[in-house]
Formats: sequence, C-alpha cells, structure tokens
Amino acid sequence: MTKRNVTICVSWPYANNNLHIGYIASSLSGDILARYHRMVGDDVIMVSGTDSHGTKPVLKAKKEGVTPKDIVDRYHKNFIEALDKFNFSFDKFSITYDEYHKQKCMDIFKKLYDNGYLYEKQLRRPYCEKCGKFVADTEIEITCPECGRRTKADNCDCGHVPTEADLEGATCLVCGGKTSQKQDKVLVFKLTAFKDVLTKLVKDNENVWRANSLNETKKYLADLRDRDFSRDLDWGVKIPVEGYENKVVWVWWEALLGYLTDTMKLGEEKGFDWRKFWKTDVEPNVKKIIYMVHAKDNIVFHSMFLPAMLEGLHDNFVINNTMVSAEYLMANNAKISKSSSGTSHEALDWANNYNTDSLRYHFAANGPETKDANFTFELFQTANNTEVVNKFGNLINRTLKFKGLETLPSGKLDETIKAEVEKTYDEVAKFIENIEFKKASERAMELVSFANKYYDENKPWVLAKENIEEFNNVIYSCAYVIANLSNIFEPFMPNASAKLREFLNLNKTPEWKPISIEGGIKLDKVEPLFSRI
RNA sequence: CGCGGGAUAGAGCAGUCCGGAAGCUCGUCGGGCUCAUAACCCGAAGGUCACAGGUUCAAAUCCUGUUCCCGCAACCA
Repeated sequence: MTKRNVTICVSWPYANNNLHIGYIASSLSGDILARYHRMVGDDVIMVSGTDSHGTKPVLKAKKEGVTPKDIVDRYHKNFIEALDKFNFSFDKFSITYDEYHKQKCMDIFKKLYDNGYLYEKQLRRPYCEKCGKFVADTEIEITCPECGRRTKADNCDCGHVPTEADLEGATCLVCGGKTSQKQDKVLVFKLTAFKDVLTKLVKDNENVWRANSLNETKKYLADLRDRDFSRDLDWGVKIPVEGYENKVVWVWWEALLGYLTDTMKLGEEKGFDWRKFWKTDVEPNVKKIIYMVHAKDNIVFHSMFLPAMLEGLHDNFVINNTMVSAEYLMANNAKISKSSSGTSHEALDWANNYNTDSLRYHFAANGPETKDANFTFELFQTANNTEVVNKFGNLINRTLKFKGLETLPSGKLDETIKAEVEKTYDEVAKFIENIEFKKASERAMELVSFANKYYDENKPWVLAKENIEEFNNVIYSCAYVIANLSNIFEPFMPNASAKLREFLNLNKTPEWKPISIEGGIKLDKVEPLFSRI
C-alpha cells in the first residue's frame, strides 16, 4: 500500500474534573486508528492535550484560593496518568496555556482578522462594579422568573433560558455583589462566509461520516450564523486586536487549533515539516487523512468551526476530514457527568483496578459507536471473563502451556488456518478504515474462536499419545495463529500483544501482515495474559 | 409542534440507506471433551423488531402519528 500522511486529532479533555471513562470510550477509536495506521506503514501523528482555559477553572480557582494554572495543572497531570495507563499512544499531549500554542494561535487570529473574518458587535452584558469587569453567565446567579429558584444564568434546571432582562441585578458569584447591564462589545467570527465550503465538505463525506456528524452538521448549515469569538475573561488566549485587551478568545476557537499547534511543535522537535500533514501543497501526491475523534457534543466544532478557520487563512489547508463522532457512554443508565452514585467513573480508578486491555476491548466491542452505550461493572466483568479470559487467554494457555510442552515444536502450517489468518487481516483492516470499530474488534475475536474450534476438532490431547507428527502440526498451527493475534490485536489490546511477542520472541515492532514463526522457541516465559474478575 | 441520534429474545448489540424466510455475543437448558485460568466444542429453548395506523404480493426496513432515553441550540465546554 502506498504511504499516507495520517493525522489523528483526539478531542481535548477540559481541565474541570478528573478524566472519566466516557472520554476513554469515545477517544479509544483514535488510538486504534493510530496503531493500525502505523502498522500498515503510514506516516502517523496522534495529537491532543488539555483544554485549560474558559470560566470553569477560573471559578474553581477562586473558590479554592489558588490560581487557575494550579487547577488545570492538577487535572492535566490526572489526564496524562490515566491516558498513559490506557496506553494511548499520543505523539503529543500538550496543554493550551502553553506559550507556543498561544503565540501560534494569535498569529492565526491576526491573519483571520486581516482577512476580514472577525468583526465587532455591540451588546449589553452583566458588569460587576466590585470586580471591575464583565462577568460570564456561569459567574452570576439569578432568580429564575419561570420557577422562582436560584440558578446560574446560563440556564435553569426548569428549562428556562434567561433573557437579557432577567440578568439585571444578578448576583456575582465571585464577590457576592450585584451586577448591572452595561454596554459591551464582542468580536464575532464570520462563519456564514464559509457556507459553500462547508456544504461541499458534508457532501464529499456523505458516505464516510456517521449519521450523527452528517445530520448535525447539515442542521447547522441550514441555519448558519456567525459565532462569538471573544469572551470577557482574563484566563485564555489574548486577542491580537486593538480594543480587546481585556478579553480572551472563546476557548473553542483556540483549543481546536491545538491540533495544528501540536503538529507544528512536534515538527520542530522531531525535525519534520508539519505542513505535510495539513497542507495540500506539501507532498501533494501523498494522500492525507485527518481523523477527528470526539463525542457527539463536539460535532459541529470539528465539522465546521475548525475547517472554516483553516479555510479563512487562504493558505492551502486540508479542509476535508474524517469525522469519528461517538455517542455517549452512560454509566448504569445515567449520564456520567451528572451521576453522583457511589461507583467511580474516573478513568484512573478503572485503570488501577482492572486490566486496561480488557477495558479497551470492551469499549471497542460495546462502546457508544452509533448510539449511547450503557457501561456497568457487570457488563465489563462478563466481557472480561468470557471473551477475553475464556476465549483469548485460554487459547494461548491451552496451546503454549500444553501439558509437558517446553519448546514450540516445528510443524506444517494448516492451509485453512493460513487462509483464515490472511482473511482476518483484510477484513479487520477494512472495518478499521471504515471507522467501524465494533465490527473490527468482533471480527478479530472471530479468529480466536476459529482457532479454538480448530483445536477441539483436531484433538491434540489425543494426538499427543497417538501421532506426534500430527500433534506438532496442530500446535504449530495454533501458535501461528497466536503470533498473528499479536499483530491483529495490537490496536485493541497493546499490552497483551506486546506480551505475546515476548512469549514467542517476535519482532518488537508489529506490522499489519501475516508473520511466520519458527519452531524451537522456549516456552518458559508463557504466563496467563488475563485474570478473571 | 426548534433540530439530530436511538428504541430489535433475560442482558448487550448487528440488520434499516438499496423491502423478500428475525441474526451475533453473553446468559439459560442439554450433550461432548479433559490440553487449558471448571476454560473449550456441539445442540436446543427463548423475540407480536417501542406503540398505533398506512403503502405493498411481501415491512424491523418505506410513509404518517405517538411515547420514552441521549445530545445540540444560550458567554458551560
């Protein structure tokens, strides 16, 4: 296959709470893609980082009497630790308060301004005299005129959306004082200027994107509006326009550019030209794939906001991308973010208590790919004990720990096994490239079932006593399957795959193609890959 | 009536675009095997495809309406 340049953009977790398993479930697709594309020989980068700006860290910092940086550093550390334990193979995982990111963003925003895509709008906003600044809706509290309860001003639990008038005399949550409506201005991004480009983008991907990405984007296009670009806040990326010294860029606009700034930084560090991943005029003959991996609440930002910004630079950016939009992971049928039950939904807790390969497999096979997926300990336990331990782990054990077997015998490779292995590579690859990870992981597991069946039908425990040559052929053929499972499962269960390579003295760098195996390997390193829970 | 995704055996899901004998994994029940972490293999039972209409020789699939879950729409991100 000809080499492609593949960029995998995994959405940026917000530094407001510890990483939860929903993020792992919806982002895993990115790591599966990254590992697979590296194995087929593509030039791959996978990037993301911590989204550190916005009002929430600021509020939390005030409450705890620390700086916003202290808050986001705490969560950034948690993100890195959790993602590392789940074996996410990021080439870069940065943080948006990084000076490099901020500077590059400001350069880009200046260009968008110069190109005429940012304009000023007047409006009235709540202003706190005591704090001496305009405050965000989440920083003030009002009495809801609909239900009479106290609520933050962005929305009320009763469903009422406060109007400009409702905000008059709101309470500032920072200082406790009253706010008043004052004349303010906001910088607006001219999203409507990109209607044709975005319409074409959707049309070009009619058979590529999932239904949620396509329809959600079409809906926005039907009623396309310009979007606010600035925010009244001092924690964020400064706006390189005169008169906006006290405002910052709304986090979305700069966080999305993190994919680009990560790539630029990576290029400087590793010595490659970042443009080969993002520009049509660099390595023009190499196919470029840009995957956008995120959950459904992020759709339009990736399908519209980012492409519009890139197009607005008038600089041959690759606009076309492959949207990989997941639905939501529910925990015990409740929204993870709002759940307050005793069970932890923190990614790090799960990683510390259970086998992350097993969790990865479970999320690939039963994750929120096209609709919300429920996640419970019981469902995971079943998947772990039946699919992962009984089928996968047991195949390894019954083959490589066959009673009395100390070295792998040489033998003749069974033709049906050889053919099935080749077929599995092709079909799993097809599913992965088609962003169907549920099917891909299940198809991979079918090879395990195929081998277990082959094992049973050929009864090596009988052959061991009656026909040692045939016994050797069967065990050798099963070991051949196991060697290839170490490749095929690399995107899904990287730890187990690495251990299999160690058991069988295989090359440490896996490739997406059948590998042969030699007899005579000492089997003393073999141990159970997974344990029951 | 703001908009998008979803509702299919006890559980989790595929099938819906392009209508043509209801499938997969797990669980349950029965059988086989004894190499293996009591794992593995074979077989069976189990579903008015959310609900109500309609189109058709034929509907899980197309059309209309309804209910429920999730998300988006606002200076939350």
